[in-house]
Amino acid sequence: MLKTKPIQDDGTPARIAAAAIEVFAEKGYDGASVRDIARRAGLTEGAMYRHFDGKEALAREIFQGNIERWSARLAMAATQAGPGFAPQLEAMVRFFCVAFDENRALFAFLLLNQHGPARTIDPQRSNPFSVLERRVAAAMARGEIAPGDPALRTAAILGAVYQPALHVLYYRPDDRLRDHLPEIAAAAIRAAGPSSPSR
Amino acid sequence: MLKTKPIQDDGTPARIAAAAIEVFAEKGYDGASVRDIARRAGLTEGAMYRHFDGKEALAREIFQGNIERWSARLAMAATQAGPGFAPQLEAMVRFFCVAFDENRALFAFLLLNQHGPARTIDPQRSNPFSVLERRVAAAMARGEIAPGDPALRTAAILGAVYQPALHVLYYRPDDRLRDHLPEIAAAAIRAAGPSSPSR
Amino acid sequence: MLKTKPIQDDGTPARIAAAAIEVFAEKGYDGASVRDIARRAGLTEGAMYRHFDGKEALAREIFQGNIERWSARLAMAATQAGPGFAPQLEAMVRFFCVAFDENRALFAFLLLNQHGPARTIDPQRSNPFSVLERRVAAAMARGEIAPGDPALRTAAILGAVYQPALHVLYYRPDDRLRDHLPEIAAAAIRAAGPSSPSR
Amino acid sequence: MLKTKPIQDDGTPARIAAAAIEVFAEKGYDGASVRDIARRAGLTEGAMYRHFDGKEALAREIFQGNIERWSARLAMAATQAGPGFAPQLEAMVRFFCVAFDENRALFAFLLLNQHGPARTIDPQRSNPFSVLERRVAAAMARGEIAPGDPALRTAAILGAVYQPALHVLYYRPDDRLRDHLPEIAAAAIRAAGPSSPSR
DNA sequence: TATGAATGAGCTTTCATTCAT
DNA sequence: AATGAATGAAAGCTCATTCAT
Repeated sequence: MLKTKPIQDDGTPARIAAAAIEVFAEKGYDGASVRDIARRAGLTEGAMYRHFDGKEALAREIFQGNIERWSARLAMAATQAGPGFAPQLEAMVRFFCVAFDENRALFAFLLLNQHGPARTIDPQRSNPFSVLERRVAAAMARGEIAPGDPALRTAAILGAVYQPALHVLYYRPDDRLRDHLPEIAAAAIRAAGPSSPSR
Repeated sequence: MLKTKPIQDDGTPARIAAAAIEVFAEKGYDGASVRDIARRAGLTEGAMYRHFDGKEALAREIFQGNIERWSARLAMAATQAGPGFAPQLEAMVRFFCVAFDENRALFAFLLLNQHGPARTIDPQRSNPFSVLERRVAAAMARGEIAPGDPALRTAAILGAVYQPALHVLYYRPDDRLRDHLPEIAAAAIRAAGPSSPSR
Repeated sequence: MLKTKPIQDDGTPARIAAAAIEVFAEKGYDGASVRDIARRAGLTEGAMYRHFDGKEALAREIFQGNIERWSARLAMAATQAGPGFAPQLEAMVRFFCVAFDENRALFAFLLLNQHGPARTIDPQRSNPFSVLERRVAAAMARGEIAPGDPALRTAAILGAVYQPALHVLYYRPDDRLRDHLPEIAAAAIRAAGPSSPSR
Repeated sequence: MLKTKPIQDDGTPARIAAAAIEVFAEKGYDGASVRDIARRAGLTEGAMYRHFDGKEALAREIFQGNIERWSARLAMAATQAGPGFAPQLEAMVRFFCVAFDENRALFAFLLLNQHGPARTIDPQRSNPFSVLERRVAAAMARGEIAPGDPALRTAAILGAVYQPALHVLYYRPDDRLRDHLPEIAAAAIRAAGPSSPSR
């Protein structure tokens, strides 16, 4: 087994990133202050600037890196699920649930935040929407799902996942999202519009 | 001599509310400054405080009033659609599209904002989620839609509407949401899980 | 009996003055806002400016008029008490008690306030200090009281009255100051330093 | 190499405190702005908030600490003066004069201010009034001074000190209060009402 | 006279950022 | 690397005052 240089999870930068994700998730980009983040990371405001170029750069960096990582994992989950769209989508929903349970603050920061880095990031680069959209478009072309607007269909499917996640985040804070996978996956797959209704 | 007091909505408070909705929608609660709102409303910061008790109260007031109004309209749309769940849901989605096209800033402020008044408002009071949830639960009880967790199902359905709306808001700013009603309504109804697939 | 034009106590200016005295007494000149005063007077801020030229002028006017009125009454009380200093002082203390019980807010505003009009008013004009000082100096010259610095002696005497008044104002709000006249008058007279100790 | 940490009182907090005392004394609590204080302390408004929690907390802190220090010194002065009330009081008046000459702004802030922290401070805790009152009550009980209301007697005595101090503060700014000690002490002692008049 | 909206300056406080140590 | 003091701008809000009605 290959032993790659481990992505260290315990250095100061990682602590800052973890703290920032939590605070950004809780209060939003604008509601989070550098002081909040520094406190949660256990250092002073001034020390932050040794590690990052400022609040905006910090948020962008964290967003960028993680959205790419998640996009890659999402794509891999779909690929490993085989050729059919339904199992691919099911695998992707499973990934979202696992990712949520791993780090719900990161989930909220990456996927549920309206204002903040999500709005200034290059939408061309790989992100969960584009990962799913490609497969939706392909499935539509193959006639596996009902024809329509691929981007809107993608949005509907993601909404059927994100909104339940948001519900769990705020109203069932002790639940794992994974426990609701069947409900969520079923809704997402139905929203996709499979031509032969799940047999 | 009769001095008619015109029932017009362009008094200062209404202008402030309209400006606030726009700025809150664009920048989020924390990103919006009172100065921003005042400028857009065409008056000075100080003048704002004659009409509202402060930024938080302003946001809450606008949120509360409009969410109730929209909830009432949403409920009425469902009621007028008749007894079956599918037509009810279709009418509700139609309402969301109309409401979006009427005032997309308000739509964003009320339904797409994470941080801000939405999080401090009494969740017991009438809101779009509860309006839909009641009907979802009833339809489940009647066997009209697949059994499951009513709240999560409701969230999934709303997500299948909100997320496409968000997509249109940011990526197709010139589209009316109403033009995508068929796509969105179909996805929402499918997400609900009708027992006899809409033939 | 002569019927002079009565000093109306119920017009709007009088209501404003009464309100201003109360608020100035409670919060001090700087702590009192025009809005506070207007509210207590039962009108709006704008209306105030029909009757007075502004906050500072209002305070000065009220201060000036009342300090003169009180000084005159104080002087008259002393004069009517006869030639000896002790009975004069006793009468003056009695006046202070009566005046306090009549309107303790006015007492506080005129005599106990540090910052506000007291500091910008012409100290040459008649005021309780000068009224008393004149009699203290005369009594010293006549050998009725111990020799010393007339101004400081006057200050000491007034302090022996004002400080108990302050104590009653804050810590015994239900007492009349008049009920403590014997205690206060005795202390004031002793502070004056009568050559033949109160027989 | 020994780096002595000098016990000096000219660090930033002390400079802020000194500036605040001066400004509070001159303008009163409400008339003093944080900007005034910051300017006099030689820094910007924002920097103040690293050292204190806000205007009110700053005033309270300064008030609390100094009133306790002065109360302790006052009590010690009385104690060291021996058993009789008259010498005790004389020592206390001497303390007031010395304290005034040391820092007349502090004297004004602590003892002559009506509005500000003095009114929100716990009156149970040690303060000059209570320090003196205890000794007045004891002297009354021993028959050393005329019977009466201890609190009002205390107020009268303090008034016979504070009011002359106020006079010097405003009208004889170049005098030391100590130079008037004989006059003030004599008046205070007489105000106390010694049974055997100081012969 | 009185109202209530409006202004512009000022208030207390927090922010992101810098810098000497 | 980290601290903590400092800055300057901006935040939310209140102030005394003016003015059209």
